[in-house]
Amino acid sequence: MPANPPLNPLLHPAEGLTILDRLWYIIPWVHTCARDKCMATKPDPKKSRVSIKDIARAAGVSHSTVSRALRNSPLVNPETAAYIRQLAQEMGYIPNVIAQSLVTQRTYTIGVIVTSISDPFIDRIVEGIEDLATREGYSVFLCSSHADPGREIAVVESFHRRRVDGMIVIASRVGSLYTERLQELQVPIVLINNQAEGEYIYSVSVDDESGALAGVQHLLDLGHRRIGYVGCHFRPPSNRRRLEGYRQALRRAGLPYLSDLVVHPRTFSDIENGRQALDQLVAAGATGVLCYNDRTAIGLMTRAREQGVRIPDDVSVVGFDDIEASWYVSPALTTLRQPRFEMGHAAAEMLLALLAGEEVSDRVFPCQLVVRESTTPPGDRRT
Amino acid sequence: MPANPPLNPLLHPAEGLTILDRLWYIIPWVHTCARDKCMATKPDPKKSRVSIKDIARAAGVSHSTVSRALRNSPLVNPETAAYIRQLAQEMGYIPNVIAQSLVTQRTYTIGVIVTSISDPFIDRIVEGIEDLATREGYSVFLCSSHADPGREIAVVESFHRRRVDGMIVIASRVGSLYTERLQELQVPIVLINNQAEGEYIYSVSVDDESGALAGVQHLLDLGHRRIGYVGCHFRPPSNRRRLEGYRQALRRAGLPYLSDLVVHPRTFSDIENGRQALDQLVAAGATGVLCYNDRTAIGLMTRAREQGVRIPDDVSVVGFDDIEASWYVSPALTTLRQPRFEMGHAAAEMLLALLAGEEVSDRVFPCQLVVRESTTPPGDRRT
DNA sequence: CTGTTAGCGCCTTCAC
DNA sequence: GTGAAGGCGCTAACAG
Repeated sequence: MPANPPLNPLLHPAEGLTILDRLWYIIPWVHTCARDKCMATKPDPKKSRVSIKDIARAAGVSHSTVSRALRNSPLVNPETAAYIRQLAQEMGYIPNVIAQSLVTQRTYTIGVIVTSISDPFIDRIVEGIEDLATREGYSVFLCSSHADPGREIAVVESFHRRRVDGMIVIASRVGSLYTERLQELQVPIVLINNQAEGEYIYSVSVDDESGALAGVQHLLDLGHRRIGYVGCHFRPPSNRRRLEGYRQALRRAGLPYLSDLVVHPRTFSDIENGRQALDQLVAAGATGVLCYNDRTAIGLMTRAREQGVRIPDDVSVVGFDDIEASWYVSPALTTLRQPRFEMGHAAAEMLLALLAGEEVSDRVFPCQLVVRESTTPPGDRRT
Repeated sequence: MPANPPLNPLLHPAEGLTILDRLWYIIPWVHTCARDKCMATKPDPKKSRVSIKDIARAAGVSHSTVSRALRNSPLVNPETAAYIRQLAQEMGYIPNVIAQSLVTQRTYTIGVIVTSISDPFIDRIVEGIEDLATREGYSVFLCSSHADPGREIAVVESFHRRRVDGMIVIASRVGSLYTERLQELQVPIVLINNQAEGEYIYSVSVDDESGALAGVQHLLDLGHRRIGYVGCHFRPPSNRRRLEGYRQALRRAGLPYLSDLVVHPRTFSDIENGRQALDQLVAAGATGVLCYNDRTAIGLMTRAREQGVRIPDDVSVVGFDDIEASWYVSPALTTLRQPRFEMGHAAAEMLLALLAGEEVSDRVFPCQLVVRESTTPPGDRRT
């Protein structure tokens, strides 16, 4: 990691006349003459992609001059530079990033590893990463691990072969084990919501504990006294922290921790877990429930509908994440919002800072209580 | 596009002992001695990444022999090959795909352009693409265009600079205009659910018309006679086809086409469009509605809830797409399922076939009616 | 079977 | 200001 990072050529392409280039789809014939010229200059039919050398030949200069001109080097005559740039433009030259990468040793790519792209929680994070990365001239490789640690490290190696400048792993199953290997990898890795045990240096996460605490506090404020928690057994660290927030809230309120009110279904589907939790919680007399995440809450709600348990009249429900669906299910879900897009942004920011040789420190985002329709004061139906 | 494509080195890495390698996170010290050896051989502290030459030096052979051995060429003595592979393994050699790409002129990457990653419709398609691509040793670049044609072509160029082997564009806004440029680009592009006017050669799409027809037919079968349609003005081609399916169904049933029953709200949010459509449709006396997509239907349902319009008692609703949320909203949504994962798969398959120099033809997928709770026979409340 | 020689397309000293 | 030369890491003829 160089202390003084080079300019990203993808951000500062400097070919000139790019506005025209962007309009090819409106006036596709603008380049016709230029293409003919190119063909005349270089009649090889197989390899018609124009390189820096072709331009050099056409311009009657050396390829190094072309190289310089194209990257706006001050060490070249402004006039020849302009001519070269125009020529490049006309000939339809498109720089070969592969070749650039080989010599500069930077690819301006980052690898992003997710458990699943179609997870409504993750997609916004990816969007945040992609947004910042693109803006900074980086491209992102996306690969899913399907929550399999073996896959995860296989992907890391695959990214490594591609010489990505850095990686971001969402909900990593390997997590802190990267630390040991990091120096060997020589590639910075930032973790978002790490789901493996242990601490990891570069990470972005959400404040699970105070989030859960705020959720339970909300139920307490409404007057609930028998509050349940539906956990997630396959995301141990965040589940532990959310459970801790739950306990903390009860403790503060002087309420006992009742194990009947805490359930950890064993399926690997959030929705199914929610569905399975309902009956036990109702039996235990819960009037309010904090769920590990929105999908769990939604699953619980679908089951409630089938069972004739009314939400929120019979039991109030609080989710976690604030996925899009949470506000258009019926009743709309009260939840703890994770600023996912911002978290993606932050992770990308941290990675780029790392690449620029800067010091970085972990970021923990607070979550925000969003009150909707799924929570009300407890009814007196139970008597 | 070579007629006889080379083997993908990412799929056939052939370093041997990969099982051990995959276990580094369990026993991270296994490579220690090898690393020491490497260090001893090449004490340069800055550039400690081992290359093919380092291995050659360590093994006492030429780098081309190493290259051959590493790619399982039969032109090398099995014993030395084994030795070299082991050495590579021990020294922690990781092939440089960038360098490989430069010489082979293939990057084994594909670029995927989406309108938005967090669109629940799109994410499954991306998943399908990624699944097949990964399996075939390709990596995927993901970039979003935010439905902006200018962005879309900018991304195409950016991918072009990176020398992706091919691209897939979901819901393209440029569409058939690629055709003209395609020969210049020299990179195959496959379109999924093209949303620009005009025909395009390589495309994967869903049969909008018969889908919509089936949806309306379902309502007709239930006994509905006043059936509305909520369209989408910013996806003209598919909207036109779905509308055509709607008309077709009415025509077959001998029902007139009533413009009061067809509404195209002008916002750019599916959900908001659904919300805005409700009042007019109710005023027009619709008892059943086909919506452009599930989010539109869900928006319409949220508005109905607010207005006291009961679904499905007062009006039956049919969506399109079958996004995850459609089955856990209340009432669960009757919809036309698009096989999104398979469509992503098909697009990737088509692209790889193109890269292998094979002939391909368009694919159109049928959609499947999924009946849930949002549709029932019309009540007689209206009298 | 193996080593030598050329590049792939580009950037970068180093001379002129 | 500009060109010549070397090299990034690897593959692919071509000779031995």
